[in-house]
Amino acid sequence: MSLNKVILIGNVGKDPDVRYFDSGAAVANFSLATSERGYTLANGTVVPERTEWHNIVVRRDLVPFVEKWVKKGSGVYVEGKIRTRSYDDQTGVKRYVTEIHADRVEFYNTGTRPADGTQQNTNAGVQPIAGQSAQPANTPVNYQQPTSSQSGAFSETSDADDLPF
Amino acid sequence: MSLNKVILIGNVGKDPDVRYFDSGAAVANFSLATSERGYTLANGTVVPERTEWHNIVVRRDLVPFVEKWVKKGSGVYVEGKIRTRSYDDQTGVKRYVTEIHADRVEFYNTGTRPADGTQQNTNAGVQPIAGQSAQPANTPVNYQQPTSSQSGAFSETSDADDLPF
Amino acid sequence: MSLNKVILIGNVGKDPDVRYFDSGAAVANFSLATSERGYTLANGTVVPERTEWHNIVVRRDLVPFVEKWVKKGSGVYVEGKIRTRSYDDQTGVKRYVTEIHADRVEFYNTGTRPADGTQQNTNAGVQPIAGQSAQPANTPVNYQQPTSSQSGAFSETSDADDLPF
Amino acid sequence: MSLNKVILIGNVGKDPDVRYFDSGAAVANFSLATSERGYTLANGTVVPERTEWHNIVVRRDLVPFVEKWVKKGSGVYVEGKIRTRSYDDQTGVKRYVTEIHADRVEFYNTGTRPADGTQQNTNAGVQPIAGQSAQPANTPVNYQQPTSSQSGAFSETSDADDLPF
DNA sequence: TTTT
DNA sequence: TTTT
Repeated sequence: MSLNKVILIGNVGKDPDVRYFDSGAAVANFSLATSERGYTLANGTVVPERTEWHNIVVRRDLVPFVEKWVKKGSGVYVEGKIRTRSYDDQTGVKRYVTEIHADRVEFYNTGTRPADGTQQNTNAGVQPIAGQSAQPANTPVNYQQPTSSQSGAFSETSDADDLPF
Repeated sequence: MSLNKVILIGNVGKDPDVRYFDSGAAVANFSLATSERGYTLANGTVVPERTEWHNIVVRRDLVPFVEKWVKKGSGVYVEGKIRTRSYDDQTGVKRYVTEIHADRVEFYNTGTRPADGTQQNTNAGVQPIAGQSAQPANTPVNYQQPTSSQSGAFSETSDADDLPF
Repeated sequence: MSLNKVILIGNVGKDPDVRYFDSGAAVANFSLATSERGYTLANGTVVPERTEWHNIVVRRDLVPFVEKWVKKGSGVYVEGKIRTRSYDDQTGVKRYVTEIHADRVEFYNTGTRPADGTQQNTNAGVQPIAGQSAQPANTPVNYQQPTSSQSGAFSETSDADDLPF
Repeated sequence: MSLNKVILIGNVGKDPDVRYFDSGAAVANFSLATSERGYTLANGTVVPERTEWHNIVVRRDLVPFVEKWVKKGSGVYVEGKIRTRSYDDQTGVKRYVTEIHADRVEFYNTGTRPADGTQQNTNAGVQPIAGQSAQPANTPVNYQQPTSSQSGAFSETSDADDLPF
């Protein structure tokens, strides 16, 4: 009886760190900032804006997408789950890191856009139904998750979407 | 064992319809549009943009907020649940309408802003933690939900049943 | 600037209706009930339990999973988006139906279980990260979505790295 | 442009730690476990069950509810946001802790139940619409969140729910 | 380290 | 009926 669900919309702090392994495994890591507006209380107390940094971890078929499109400053929608892992730092002290293991990453139009002139900035919004991964709007369709449950969404040709109902 | 949760971000189609009753009850209704980008399939098929219209229903303490701030064009974040009700139309035919009963409505900065020059447009983002209702950024804190909408939830009778309180 | 997200946990009303098309497209439909407890207001008014029925629509690679495992009574977790479509009924009257287009369907242990003796009922909980679709716990692994973005989720060993693929 | 949303369903690890301050502030902390089923890969590799522990932080009007009802073993639904804070441990080393700041806590029937014999476990499901916080069914309406950002949520009595539609 |  |  369990649910562990995270939904984030924010901006990427710097270009993702991407690693491919001999085994074929792939991982991308990036930090995502979500911000809460500051405000002033009735009594005059000022509560400043607060930024939260999330460690996003992406694996498998989402990695190439992230590698290609997600950049410092990108406005991104992330769905995934929380995971905390521990490791021993250089001094032998046990450390804990909490990460968001993403099972969906999509572009969100925030007005910001990558410096490269690609068109993801024209996205009208996030399209969760689009599947596990996403591709910038107007991106050549041949960018595609090798076969994801969802990718079908973009790769399918005839089927579902021209169903007679 | 049940969960009925909806999260929407979109734009308001026209000014909300607000009604106050003698009983003190209040209801606001507005339509919210969410859009999916169009895209082109690998085979060249063009799947056009698609807009979905949601009937949002707001009650109780959220109503004054909606009445005051939510306008045609507003970028809004809504959390709530799905509810379908039926009614008989003029011709006696039974009709069904699905609505989203909101328990949270907040401004989302979409670049669009109400024509009145208020400050909700300065919001840096939605702040779900802000509570059941929301108020535009920098709004005097005394704007507050006097009473709430969830309440019903908590006064259960029978089943939960026989809890000693 | 758009988000259209639905998360439901409930019970399936009857065995899904599954259709495969010559085009290769596949669709499964089933109804899902979510319930709210009844309660009594401070003034003594009794608000009875309320059951909401959702029309779930599943496409593509999720269809075989649904066909095989989802049955009347199944406790199910569904993620998707809201979509309303219209059609003309037999009398020529325009009708609207709101459906939840699922991009994730998983078993949830509700104590209810399919009559067939399979083991999905032993699931410890829903595992959204597990992917777009899901498979009952302890199900022979060979049941699997033909390779979805998530499915990888089932193949991991230790952590990120060192993955054998 | 920001969203930081967490939805968890799991079991409480031990009785919450509750503190009230002279200022009137109140905080409750408890750990919540969510579990992923283990599974076996096609190649025979066994991936064991994995339990994730979340640090839940509750404030204001939700505190009395948590203090009274949430116990070790309770099946609980939590909605909130992720927050990471740092502190210096005894040895002067900077540590980070990620917590979930809840703005909604509700009972979920998981079959598990508090040791005290109350019946919250018989709840038919979580009712997110019920509000920012929650209390077991049948609670006298006077149990109420005094007035917090969310709290307002709990004070209404009659209205809305006996609206003529 | 991002954004507004 | 909104927005990009």
